[in-house]
Parts: sequence; structure tokens; C-alpha cells
Amino acid sequence: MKPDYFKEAFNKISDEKRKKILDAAIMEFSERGFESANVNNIAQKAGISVGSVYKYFNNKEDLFLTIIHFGVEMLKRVLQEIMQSNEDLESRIEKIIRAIQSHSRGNAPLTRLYNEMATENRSGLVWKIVSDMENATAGLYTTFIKDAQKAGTVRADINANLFAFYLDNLFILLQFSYACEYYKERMKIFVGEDVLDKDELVVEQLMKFIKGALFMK
Amino acid sequence: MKPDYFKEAFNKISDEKRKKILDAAIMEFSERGFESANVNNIAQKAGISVGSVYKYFNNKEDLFLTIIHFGVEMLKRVLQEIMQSNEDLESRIEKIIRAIQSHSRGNAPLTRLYNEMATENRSGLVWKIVSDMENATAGLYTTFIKDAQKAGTVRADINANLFAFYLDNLFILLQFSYACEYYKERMKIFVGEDVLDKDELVVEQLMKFIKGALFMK
Amino acid sequence: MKPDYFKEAFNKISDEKRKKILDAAIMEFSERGFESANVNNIAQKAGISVGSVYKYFNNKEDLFLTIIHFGVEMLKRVLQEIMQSNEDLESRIEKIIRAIQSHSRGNAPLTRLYNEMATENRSGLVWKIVSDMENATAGLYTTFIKDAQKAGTVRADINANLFAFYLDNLFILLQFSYACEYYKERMKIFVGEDVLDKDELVVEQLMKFIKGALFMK
Amino acid sequence: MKPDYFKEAFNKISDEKRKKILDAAIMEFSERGFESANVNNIAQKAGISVGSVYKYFNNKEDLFLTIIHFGVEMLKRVLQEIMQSNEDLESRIEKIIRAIQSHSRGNAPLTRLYNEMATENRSGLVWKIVSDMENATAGLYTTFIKDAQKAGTVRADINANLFAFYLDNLFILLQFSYACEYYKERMKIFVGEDVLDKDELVVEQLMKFIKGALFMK
DNA sequence: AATGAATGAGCATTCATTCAT
DNA sequence: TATGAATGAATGCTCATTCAT
Repeated sequence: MKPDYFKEAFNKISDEKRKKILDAAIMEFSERGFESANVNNIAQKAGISVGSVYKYFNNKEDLFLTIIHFGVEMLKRVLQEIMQSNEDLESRIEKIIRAIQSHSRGNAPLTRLYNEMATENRSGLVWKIVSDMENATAGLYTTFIKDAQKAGTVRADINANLFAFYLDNLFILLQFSYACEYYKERMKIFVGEDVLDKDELVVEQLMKFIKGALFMK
Repeated sequence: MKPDYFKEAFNKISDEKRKKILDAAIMEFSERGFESANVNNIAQKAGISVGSVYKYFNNKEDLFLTIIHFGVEMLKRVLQEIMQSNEDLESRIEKIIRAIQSHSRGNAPLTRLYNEMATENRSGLVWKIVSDMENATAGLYTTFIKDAQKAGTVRADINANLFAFYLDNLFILLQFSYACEYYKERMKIFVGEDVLDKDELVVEQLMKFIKGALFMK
Repeated sequence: MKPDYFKEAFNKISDEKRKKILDAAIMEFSERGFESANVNNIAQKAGISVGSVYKYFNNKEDLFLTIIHFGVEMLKRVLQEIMQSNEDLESRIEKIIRAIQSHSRGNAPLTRLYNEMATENRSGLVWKIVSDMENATAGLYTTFIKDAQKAGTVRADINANLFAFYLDNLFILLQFSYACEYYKERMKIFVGEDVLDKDELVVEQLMKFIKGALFMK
Repeated sequence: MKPDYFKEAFNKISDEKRKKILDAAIMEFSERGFESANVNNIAQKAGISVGSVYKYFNNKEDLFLTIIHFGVEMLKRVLQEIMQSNEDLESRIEKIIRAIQSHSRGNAPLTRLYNEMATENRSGLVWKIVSDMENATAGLYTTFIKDAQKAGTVRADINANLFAFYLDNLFILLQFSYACEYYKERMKIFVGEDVLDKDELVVEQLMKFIKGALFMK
């Protein structure tokens, strides 16, 4: 019933303090990776003592999981906002792409963490946190595609589950391409050094790619 | 002129020994990540002494880079083989997808390493190794799409660079989905627990997705 | 402005603890030399953890430099006390000789360190610490000799700088002869096995040697 | 009966090879000290294999002792040559001073080794090698002084043993001052930056110092 | 509740020495 | 006899975690 990875004490502190701790941890983990991240550093950056960190979290891993949880919740909110609107699938997809551009740029460290986490050799625990978001996402995308198939806008000869999967794959790598050094460089190689100044082109072409894949002609 | 990250001595040992060392390192690095990987463990698994490891490599990082280099070369070879065939774009894409399925399953640790590496906070060095493969891939895909556009099989109203990019994005995440725990779980959520037994379906649907995106109707 | 080679934390601990650490380090370094000295040993001897050693000092070298600094400061104090007295040159020299006898015996490990340090292949850093003491000593001796030349007690036909140098050379080797195994054995060969029980004779004869060299007849 | 620290095999190799090995060892030991000296390096510099080093010497320490032995023998020869001449004490002392200047400059690494060795925390073994030279030196100096006392050139009111000791102390530190970085810097502080260009002055003043100490007026 | 000094297990790396060839 | 690849014990240093204040 307490799906959290922090102790009661972390709930009781001021929002400001909590934010400072989360921000410090996000920066440290995203800059140095889980192993190299230094708990003492995080405490210092957050302006609290190490002792306090361990009053709020059982260990380094739980602090990491809390951050992940926090990031996932933020992403969830962004997605839900888009998904709750009453537009057609095409508009929603375009909105998601634009949201990815602004969110992964504005929350680059958090996005890098998502990449980090997917690598992490502690997947088991991480998975518990992320799975329900993936579940939600998967369900939503699949449902929308199925609905659109019934409505006749999306072609009927495709497997909605797999198409939802491929769609989300495109979204995930786009996210990384705006936030993670490695994928950013890779995108530049594919598209050109100035790709980061051509958001509109990226959206337009990705929409063409997806529409071609999904929709009736 | 010496693009390698190992010492002369590593060249002189038997192929069998070299393989044992590379395998041990691949396992350790892919299982635990760069930081947590233990050089003494690698030596033990490889059946040699730590001292020998340092006779072959200057340090842990160089051992890691050698592994990456090795993995990249292997991937290159797989791709080149496919690309040099004289088939049309559609067949080639299908071949790539099938190659991804078998290669990322057969070389899961190596593939996990690719994910690991893209995360690594030592991107600078890693990038030097991987960038030329990315360059080659990007060039090839883009050229093929442009040629197909001229030939009239691929629609003319798209930006070849970006489409090549999206295509490769799909490939990369497919790779991870067969090799990395996290992405494997995610794929199961999207497609179903038995997805790993449905390779043919995955290929067929991905082909539909891509063909819809690329080709004329 | 902070001419010290230790961290703030080393200032904050109790005098007793600080002394235990310095003593342990002096013993280890003087017994085994810089390279062979074992930081873990020092920690154990001092009754603290290795981690603490590194809370107090950035590294082994800084610990060594701190010890040297400490030894130099102690020597400085001994010399200054003697030099500030209002006696004539002859009395002062005799006092120095006696001070050397008691100080190098009472602080043998520290004195051995001085020898060690003069050898050390890290002279650069060490020199920064010791040079100001050497400067002070050189200046003092030279000035005193010049003054005595003006006063007519020391002969006028000598170069004060060089005579000060030779004087200090005698002092330094006397120091080593009471503290370092090698030089102690050598002294026994020159003077006899019982030389360590004949402090008065050593003083008396060294005074004769120096007075003959310096003073008018 | 075999007062050497090397194996038979070292006797059998060519003079040239032996010299290369000794030179390489002298350089390495004097540059880096006993602990930091690297046997593999020495072998490489000498153009032989490590295996061979261990064919010639039982271990690193014996190699070190052999070097010391070699250095001592060389010094002995220099001294004996001077001492066998038929001059008076004063001339001989001057000759020794000049010999120190040229020898410690010409064989700086060897001289540094002498300093190194006196520090070494393996004094026991070292002492066995050096003691007979010290014995010889001590005996010679003392005898000469006693003879000169009988002849009436050196004052009768001094202890020949102690004066010989002080004399040799001056010689030893002069040696170091020309060969060891630390003592060289110290000499510059006492005498001036250009002291190394003023050999004549150094001799002249040291002669004055010693003559004042020893001789009748 | 908060602090931060203290702990000590853990790991990368070096190098004297051995021994199969 | 000579080689040099192989060994593995040894050690400086880091950092997650604890706990006395």
C-alpha cells in the first residue's frame, strides 16, 4: 500500500527541501550513473547531511528508485494530459511528439536517467516502478489504434499491439536523441549538425512516417 | 594508425585464449556495467591472472573499449553482408530485421553492452569507436532510400535523412528488446508474454509498419 | 595562505588523537621509507581507520609532507630559542651542539626522516617545506659570523657564507650520527664503540675543531 | 670467501654486458630509490631479459648491494690513489677535496646512491659492504693526524679520532652537495646560486676552515 | 530530528619473481 | 644459457553506511 521507496520522514519535510534533494540526486545520478554517483555529494549539493539522506531513504538504491519514480510520475502526467484531450489519433500523436521535444529538452537529466535505468543491472526493482507506466502507455496506444481501426481511420490489416509497440519505440528513441549525449550525436550524423534547430522538420517528417505506417491511404 | 585499445601482447596470444578473455569481459561488463565490473573477476573467469590482463590492456577502460570495438566490428560485418546483396530495399530491410532477431539473441551480452555504452558517462572515447559505424549505417540507409526514391519505389515527398533515422531507431529498439531485460519486459507488456516465440509475427508487422511509412501505395 | 598539507578535519580532532597519528606516521615513514610505508599500517598503529586518514589528508604524500613540516617546525623552534639568547657566538655554537645531541636522540625517528627526505625523489615538494628553514639557518649563521668578524672575534680573512655552510654541514652530520643507524655505526668506527656515552668529549672536541677554524688565535 | 652479492653467472658475461647492467641499475636505483626502482625496467635499459637478471642476482636487493659494492670499490680506489702519494697532510686534504668535486660530479648517480643507501632501511646488509671502507678511511685519517701531531704540524691538544670524524663529515656533505638535488639546493642557499661555478673558492675556503681547525698557528 | 565523523570492505593496479620454452 | 609471458600478493584510495552527539 506504500508504493514508495522512501521513509516516512521524507514526507514530513518541506516541499522546498524535498525538491532540493530530488534535484541534487537527479543531477548526480544522471551525470555519473548509479555506481559512480556519490551519496555524500548528493547530500552536500542538497544542503543536508548524509545522515539525513539515510533518515529519508534506506540506501542509495532506494534514493535512485525514488528519483525514477518521480520521473515516471512526471512523464505520466504529461502523457495523461495529452491523452485525455478529445482529439483524433493523428493530432494526439503530433502532440506527443512535440511534448517529447520540449520535455526531454527541459528535463534532460531526468530523461538520461530513464536511459540509465533501462540499462541498470538492477532492472528487477526498477521494473516494478516503471512497469505500470509502460502498462498504461501500452494499453492506451493499443486501445486508440483499435478504436481508430473500428472507426476506419487506421487500416484494419495490422496488429494493434505491435504497431503500438513500434510507435512507442519511435517515441523513446526520439526522447533519448534530445537528452542523451550519445544519441544526440547519432541524430546529428543521420540528420545534420543543425538538427536541434529544426524541431518543426523533425515533427513533420515523423508524422509522415507514422501516418504512412498507420493510416489508410 | 593503431586504432586499437589493447597492447601488442594481446595480439600474440592464441585465438582461444583471446576469445576466453573477450567473452569473460563481455559477460562481466554487460552484467554489472562498467563501474561495477571487477577486473579481478574477469581475469578469473578468463582463467588468467590479473597481471596478464594488465599485460594485454593498459587499464580497465581500455579493456572496455576493446570489447566495444569488437562488438561494433561484429555488427558491421553482419550489416555489410546484408547490404552488399543485390536485392531491393524491401528485401534488405526484412533481412536486417531477421538479422537483428538472431544476432541480438545470439549475442545478447554484447548487445546489452551497446545499450550500456550509449549510457556511459565516458561517451567521448566510446563515441570515437562507434561513430564510424553510425556514419556508415546512416550513409547506407539514406543512400538506399534516395535511390529508391529515384527509382520510384519510395515516395518522393519525404526527407531521406530523417526517414533513415527513424528506420534505424526502430532497429535499435528492436535489438534492445531481444537482448536487454528491461526492454524485453516492456515488449512483453506491449505484445504479450509469448512474443519471444512469435518472431515471424514481429517481422511481418514491422515490415507492414515500415512499408506503409516508406513505400508508394 | 594555507601552508599546510592536511585537510581542515585534521585541525578539529583532539590533540591526543593528532599526536597519535603523527607519531604513527613518523614511525612508519622513518622505519620503512616513503614507498614502503603502508597507510593501512599507519592507521592501525594510530588506532583509527584508513578512511579517517583520508579524511585528514588528501593522500599518502600529503601525510608525508605534513610529518616533514611538523619536524621542520620543531627544529626551527629549538634553533630559534638558542639563537635568540644574548650570548656570544662561541656559547651559541656550543648550545647548538648540545641541542643536536639531545634533540636527535629524543626525536630519532624524526631526524631519520630528515635524512630520508633529503634523499627522496620527490624533492620538489619537500624542498618547498624545508627551504625556508634552510634559508633562515643560513642567514642566521652567516650574519653571526659577519658580526663577529666586525667585532674582531672571528678572523676577517674568511668568506662568511662558506664558513656558515661548513659549520652547518658539521651540525647536520652530527645529527644523523645520533639518529640514523648507518651514520651511528660509522661514528663508532671513527671514535669507538662507546662514543654514545661520551657526549661531553664529542662536544669539547667539536668546539675545538670549530674554534680553530673560526676564531682568531 | 665470496664477498659478492651476485651469482657466478654474472662473472662469466662480457665486460661490456656487465657494465651495461651495472649502469642501468645505477641509473634506476639512483633516480627512483630502492623501492620504486623497477627490475623489469633495469633489464630493458640494460638490453637483457628479466630472466637473465635473476640468473645473475638472487633478487632485487642483491642487485642493489652489488651496485653499492661497485660504488664503494670505485671510491676506495680514488682515495687510495691520493693517500698513497708522498705528500704532506695539507696537500692530501686539498687533493681529496678536489677529488670529491670531480668524482661526485662525474659519478652523480653513484653518489646519490651512497646517500640513498645510508638511509635505506636495510642498513644491516649495506653496512657489511660499506663498513670496511669506512674502517679504512677512518684508520687512514686518524693515522695521518696522529703522525702529523708527532711531527708537530698538527696541534697536540686534540683527539685524532674525533677530528678525523669531523673531517670526514665535511667531506661527505661536500660530496652530497655536488651530487644530490636536495643538498645542492641547500648549498646554493648558503653560498649563492653560482656556487657551482666557483669550485676554486669552495676549495680555498674549506682548506682555510680545516687548516684553522687542525694546524698550529 | 539532524549532523558529520568514523568505519572498513572492496577494487584497480603494480611489480618482484618464476618457469616453460 | 637466455627469454619474457605469467603470476598473484600487496597497497593506495573510495564511498555506502552507521551512530554518538
